Amino acid sequence: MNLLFLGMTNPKPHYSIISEFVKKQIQEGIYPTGSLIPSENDLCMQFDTSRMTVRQALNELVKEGFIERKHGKGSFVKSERQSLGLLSFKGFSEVVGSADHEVRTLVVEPPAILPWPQGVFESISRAERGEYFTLKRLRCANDVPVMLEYTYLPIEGFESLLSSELLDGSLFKTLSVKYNVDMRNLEQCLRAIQAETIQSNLLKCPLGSPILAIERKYITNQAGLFVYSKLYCYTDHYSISNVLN
Amino acid sequence: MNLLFLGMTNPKPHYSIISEFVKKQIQEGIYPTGSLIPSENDLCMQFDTSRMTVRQALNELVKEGFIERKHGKGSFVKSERQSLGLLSFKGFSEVVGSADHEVRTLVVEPPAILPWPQGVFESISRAERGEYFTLKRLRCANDVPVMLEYTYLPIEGFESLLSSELLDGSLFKTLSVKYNVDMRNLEQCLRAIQAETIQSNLLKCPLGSPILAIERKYITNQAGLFVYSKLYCYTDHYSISNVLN
DNA sequence: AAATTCATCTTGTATAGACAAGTACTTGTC
DNA sequence: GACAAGTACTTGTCTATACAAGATGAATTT
Repeated sequence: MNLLFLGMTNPKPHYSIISEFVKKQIQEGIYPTGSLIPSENDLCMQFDTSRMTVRQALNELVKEGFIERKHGKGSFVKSERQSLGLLSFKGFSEVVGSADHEVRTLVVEPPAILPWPQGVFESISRAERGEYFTLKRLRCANDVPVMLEYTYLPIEGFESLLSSELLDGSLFKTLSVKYNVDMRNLEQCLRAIQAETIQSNLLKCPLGSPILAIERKYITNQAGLFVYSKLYCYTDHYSISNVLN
Repeated sequence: MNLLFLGMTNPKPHYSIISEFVKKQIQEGIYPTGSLIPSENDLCMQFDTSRMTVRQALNELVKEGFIERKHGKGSFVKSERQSLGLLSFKGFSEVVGSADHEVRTLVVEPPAILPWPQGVFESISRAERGEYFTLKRLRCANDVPVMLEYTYLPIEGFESLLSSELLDGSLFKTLSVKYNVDMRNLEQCLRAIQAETIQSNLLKCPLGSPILAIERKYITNQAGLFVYSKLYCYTDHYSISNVLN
């Protein structure tokens, strides 16, 4: 039997250890975007295991969107890890293939710990309470405000988030790298509503104009831990696009 | 070497043959929802192949959402095959766990072959032309109109669709079972707009009220074949919910 | 110089076994 | 009857190997 896994306090299967090992290296930038990761045989030798086990590990990473495999060439780090339910903006005047607009994120209020916002998530969840790490941000395309985003994460276990900056300004990346919390899937509710004062002010749209309201509940890989988002989008200048698999 | 696959005109790998065989049986109702499909060893014997090959076949079906596996028990047909980007309705007055509302689909106009609707899919595609199998349907929850749905499928190769009914009234199910066309993923664009006359009439909402407009482009397993949908949703009484993975 | 062949790398498919672990039922004991 | 042990089934993990097939570059031939 092989000795590499013996010393670990880990009851996890080998393929899982290998896939997490490689995943961590990708997240740390040791294998940058587009680069080649070690071949199956390399990993077999490195972990003293069989090829089927390594293949199972790599197939996990394919499922999670970290790598893609090319027959005869190797396994490559995916160019852009598609985050779950990622929304992007699409301008109406754009020609297909034109240069991307610049997306900028403004922090409306500094991150804070606040009680659960009663009444905001009427469609998705009614049973939450306690204190939440709260982000209020405004996303702009070419300096035009498009999306107002409120994000809520239960503070329990994440108290240290307030004391340091988010990695690349992304809460989800920080959760994944620092806390091993990954988003598994999400439930969302869509509505078209009329902009109220607060949305109309921040999105710079007329009061009462139709805006898109999205409530999201992210289910994580940690049982009982959910992240909530409420999004308001003004879609007259940029529509909201995404891809489902 | 085994003889079961030899006579076939099929250059496909064994696991793919097995998974399609089982998939077909599920679609035909031979293994109904929730039932147990044959064990890995059964399938090994039936196809005279090794267990790893059968496992690969079954894992494909897991990925596609047809079955789920339970350690120590067996593989079961999934209760409800989650179709890609499926939208459901959520009433505001409902208590969690209450009985579902009844969803009914009305055909606004009988299926017809029409030219590509210029200007409808401004956000997603501008380059289509030719004739399309066109469906215009209205989805109601508890007899309240919620979603107006236009669906477009290039008629080439699907001429026979007009001459027979859709399976369970579903275009996608018909495409999957009769034509082996499956939806791989989809791109969609969301906007909040004001209801115009036609939408306000059909959705029974005031002219100018905010409605949700969704443009969808479904990418299929057949290269170059796309299905398009345009959806208008009146979300004052029922919001639109879905799940992303 | 151009084309072909060859060697060698990669991932993809497949075999034939082994043991672990979860589940369900039977059997035996108290 | 209640409980424990055994057993027979399931899927999960893993080994060691083999050949197929795509990609790539070097060596050979034309």
